Amino acid sequence: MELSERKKKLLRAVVESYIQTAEPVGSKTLAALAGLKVSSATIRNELAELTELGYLEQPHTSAGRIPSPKGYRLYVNELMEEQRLSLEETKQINDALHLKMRELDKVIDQAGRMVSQLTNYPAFALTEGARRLTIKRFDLILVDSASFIAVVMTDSSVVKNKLFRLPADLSEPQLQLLTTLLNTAFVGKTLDQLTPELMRVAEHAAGGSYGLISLVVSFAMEVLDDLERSAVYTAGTSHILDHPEYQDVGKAQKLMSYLSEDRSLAQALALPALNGDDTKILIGPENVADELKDTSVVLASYDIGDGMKGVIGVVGPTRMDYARVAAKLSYVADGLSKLFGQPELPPGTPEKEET
Amino acid sequence: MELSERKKKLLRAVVESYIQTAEPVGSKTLAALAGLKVSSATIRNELAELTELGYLEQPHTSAGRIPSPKGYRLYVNELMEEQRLSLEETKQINDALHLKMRELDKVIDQAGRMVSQLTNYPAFALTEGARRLTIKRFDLILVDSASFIAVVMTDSSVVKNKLFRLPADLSEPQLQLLTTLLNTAFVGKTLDQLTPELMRVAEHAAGGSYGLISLVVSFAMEVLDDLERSAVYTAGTSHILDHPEYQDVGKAQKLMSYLSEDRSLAQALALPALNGDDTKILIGPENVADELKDTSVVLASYDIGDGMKGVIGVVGPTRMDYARVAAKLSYVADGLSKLFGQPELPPGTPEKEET
DNA sequence: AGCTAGCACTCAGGGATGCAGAGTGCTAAA
DNA sequence: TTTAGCACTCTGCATCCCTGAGTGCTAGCT
Repeated sequence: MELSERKKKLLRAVVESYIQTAEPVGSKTLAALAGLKVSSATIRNELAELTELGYLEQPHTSAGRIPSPKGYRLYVNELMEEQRLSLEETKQINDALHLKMRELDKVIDQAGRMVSQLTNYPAFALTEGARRLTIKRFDLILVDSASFIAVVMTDSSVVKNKLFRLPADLSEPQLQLLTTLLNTAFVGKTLDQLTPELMRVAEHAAGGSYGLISLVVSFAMEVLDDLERSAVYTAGTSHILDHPEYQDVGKAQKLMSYLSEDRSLAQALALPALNGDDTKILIGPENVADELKDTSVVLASYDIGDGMKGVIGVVGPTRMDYARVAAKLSYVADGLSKLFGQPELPPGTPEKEET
Repeated sequence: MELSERKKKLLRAVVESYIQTAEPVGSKTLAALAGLKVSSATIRNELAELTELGYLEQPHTSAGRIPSPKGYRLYVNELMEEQRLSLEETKQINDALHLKMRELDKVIDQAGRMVSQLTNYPAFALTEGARRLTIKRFDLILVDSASFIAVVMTDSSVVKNKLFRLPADLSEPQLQLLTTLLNTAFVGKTLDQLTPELMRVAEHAAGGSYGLISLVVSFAMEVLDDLERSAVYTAGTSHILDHPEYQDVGKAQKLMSYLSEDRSLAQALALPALNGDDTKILIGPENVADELKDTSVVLASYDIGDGMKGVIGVVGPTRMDYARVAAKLSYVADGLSKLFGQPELPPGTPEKEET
């Protein structure tokens, strides 16, 4: 059954007022607020019906109404106006994306922080567990006679390095030899192709090199392992204290500690995000995880390349400013997709227009 | 004036009980607790004197006593027994130090997180603003015809990289040329020696290379700038909610947001840590920053090499388990110093004994 | 038929009151 | 110098009451 126009208008007014004030909304307030030219009595009748239908709730008999999850859902689906970001806001996001995003593997983390700062809610960012990666290249750089840095690059263009210090001396030619050896024997192999045998053979070919091959290859294996694992980054968890629904420290602490447990968060949120294409909103009990049953989550997915996706999102009370958050989040997600997919333009070149 | 043995014993019992329970301690409890064979009445007299002398405080007339900052100070200076870490604990710390510490510039951050997890208090780690750094080496690695990765290494052996995508094609020989050019023209220069003129000259020598030189050098400059700045990392701020003194959300929030403002934290804490050699404890009002006036801070400094130092520390209520925290913190700081100073041993080599 | 005014009713929140329990300070005796 | 005893103080908690906000319903109005 469709709701009457007036009911919709009313529901919208309730949601928006409650989002702002966190106080139950009464009929009198609504009479003034929603542009309806009817008395509070009429509104009371309508409210009673909306309550009956499950769109609104009453904390207690003599309080105003607050939206139920079902009410929020209707609001989000039909009533909410998409918010446009101001020029200033888009500029802020663009700048942050381009300035701060340097090392490829830090982008996700940074993006999470940014979103949290932007929305004043806790935020998280996660990547799908990646496909099988391989090492694309090794470089060994001599630092001084007793130490060198190994730089490995994966076929996904992530570069990682580690400093090794040795109990013995090492020369440039030796290092050259090792580098060639590494690059011929281990490039293009996935994690489980890097077997101990292979390492032993290479080690042998290298002659007396203090087990350096194994050292460097183990490092490479760690890197691959790390990157293939799906990673979760959370940021700004302390923002939940900003909201009156978490005045109760116990509640706040529960949510906070849940948010810092990366595993469960990833599990709970990766699934819903994968099928939905654009922004997705999960309201209260729509969340699978018990700990999130009275919070809402806004998700947006972005493309990492290789046909893979990541998810970036925000957690907050059900009384969340969905319009604002969704707008910012999807803008950031878009930005990320572009960042991963588009060439970086040399400075001075004019920015491309939106396609 | 020296306190009598009995008074000291009593003070110590008060501090330790209060640290555990967070409740004011009464004379009766103390009679049972402290091994003194006197009645509660006697203890009351002693407590009254200790209060008069400023070592104890009374929240209200009919409550037990809690230690004043002065009381904690005496406790920390004279009464506290140094706590020894269990074998298990040292092992845990060693493992974490060796496993997790990979990229040099992440060590500090990781150490902070570790300490927070270890102590269940918020922790932070910071480095002195570094001396003037220079670039030691550039590497450009071709990814595909339209993109490459620039790897720069500083003379402090930190390696950073960035992916560049180009609007035009690029060949291996071109990249070689650029690399050589970069390495001859910009290596060994400090940040302010990397002038626009220098870049223009090099750019010219490179011929039509789309301003790539400037791109890479700007990146290098960013890296230098970042590293020379003193950095602050905080971790585990949510732990403050664990403690009853922060049941009041307002208080908790204030402290949390202060802790996430990196600048002020660094300023407030760098100074006291620099002169003290080993562990340093700041109790309540001993802190300079107003926001920390009713918290305590435990600091330990570590050597980064180059004669430079860093500080790692923990923040908590004045009712903090100083003995435990100080022990762990100084163990971690020691570990860090070693990590920065000692050669990494190949696996299989037996660990060196302590010197 | 829908709207509105009016009124009785409900309930949370806040201040006042009273009580129990913990702990003190003091006095007088050992 | 220590101890037992007692009067006193103060918090925390429960109870009570009152106010104000907001409702639901009825009866009259358009």
